[in-house]
Amino acid sequence: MSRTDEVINSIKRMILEGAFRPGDRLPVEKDLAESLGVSRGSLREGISALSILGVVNTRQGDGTYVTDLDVGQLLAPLGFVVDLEGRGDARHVHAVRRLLECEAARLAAGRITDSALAEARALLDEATRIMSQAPQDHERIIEIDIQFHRIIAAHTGNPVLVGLIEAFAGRTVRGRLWRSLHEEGADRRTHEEHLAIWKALAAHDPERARIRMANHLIGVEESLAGPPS
Amino acid sequence: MSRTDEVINSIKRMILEGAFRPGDRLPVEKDLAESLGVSRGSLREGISALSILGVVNTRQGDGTYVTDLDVGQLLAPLGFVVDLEGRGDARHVHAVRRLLECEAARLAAGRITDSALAEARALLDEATRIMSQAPQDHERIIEIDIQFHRIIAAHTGNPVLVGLIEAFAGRTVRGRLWRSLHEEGADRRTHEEHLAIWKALAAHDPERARIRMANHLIGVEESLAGPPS
DNA sequence: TCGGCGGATACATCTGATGTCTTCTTACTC
DNA sequence: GAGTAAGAAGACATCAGATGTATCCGCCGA
Repeated sequence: MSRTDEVINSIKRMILEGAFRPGDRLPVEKDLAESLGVSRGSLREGISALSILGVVNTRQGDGTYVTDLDVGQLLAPLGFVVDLEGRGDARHVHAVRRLLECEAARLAAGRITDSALAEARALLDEATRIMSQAPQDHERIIEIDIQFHRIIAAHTGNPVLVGLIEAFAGRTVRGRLWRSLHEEGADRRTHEEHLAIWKALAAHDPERARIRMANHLIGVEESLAGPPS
Repeated sequence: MSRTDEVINSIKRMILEGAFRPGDRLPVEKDLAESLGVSRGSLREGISALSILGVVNTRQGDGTYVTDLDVGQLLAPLGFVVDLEGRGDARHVHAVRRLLECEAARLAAGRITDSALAEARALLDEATRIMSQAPQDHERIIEIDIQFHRIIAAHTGNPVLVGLIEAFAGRTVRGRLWRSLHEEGADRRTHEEHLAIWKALAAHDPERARIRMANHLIGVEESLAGPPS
């Protein structure tokens, strides 16, 4: 195992064992390198990797800190995997996304708050307005779509699920998806499906919310796969 | 954005755009550093991070190669997140694991091959033998458990799902889980649940397989949470 | 034809120096 | 006495060069 790997595993282990807690500041490079028995260069390679993974966060002139180890942040590197896998055939990625989001809808139906429902409703109403205008702000429509799904995920009560959904239905994926289905009526159909999901959530009906979400995502997948034969 | 981040994003982009393909060898450090306008040290920090993420693979004396970008390998860093999240309250992690594995069982029921069924059966038979012996080889029981679930995942036909399951139900999680539930009859009950799953798979009955798997994992979760109140 | 031996190449690691940013202290001004 | 700005100190960022070590490959002899 390389020195760099040793650095990474040592720091990971120390975090897992509680030697470093979220928000803690790591020893300065010189000291940490010395205590691990490696040069500053090797230490920096390890720190760099941990920084990419979202485990630590370095600030020039200040120091290196353990992040709050938020699941969403730690799952962010997944985005690259999703992008990579979704380059050609995105079916597998979308199958997983559908699984995750359907469960999210089911869970959210039982826990979503009135204020979150109102917030989601406001988004959908804004989409209604935009679609009645002549030059449609498509980017804003995409943004509303992301926000709507994000509100649902946020009310599942499961942060791990939230992180995964964010990675699997994040900006890159969604953007590419939407731009690829500029077909006639896609915006309007999607909007109506969102309304159906909202109604199920407002009724706090888990099974109905799950089915509405499944129907919505299957529609998206079919648009992606091409016109039905 | 730091030089290191630039290096990482540049290489990621080149891979996404197809400039580097799986198995390709990257230019030597000196040349690549020069073409990206950074020093060798900064380049190495970036390469190191990509190596941790499973995107590239460096071999001393030879060169740096793009990996085959296998989903399982790219999802491996997730293991740390799962470990971290599962330290205290593992409920959320297990809820996601249950979701993933239930879907895997459902999918596998329709696609699993006879040889895979035979392989799974052989594992279960071995477990039967072990449990009838006096000094039970508990480690082997754990190993069989992992293999059994892995066979199911492998026959979903969805590599992304396989990778996620591997991360969420991998060695570390399972090991800790099993060692924590040394309660009376846990081995035997788990074994019988495995048999029920196997029967549903052999019957190629998706819904039954899903339910059997759900039942199995709920049992595991309850053992973990402590005796039912 | 086969096998061992170097040489060339490439990554691994270390060391030291310099640049740049943040923070804290300190002194000055009002 | 309070507020502010300059400066000093500390810490990461980056670079450059040198040395160590593993791998590959061609050469040469048996």
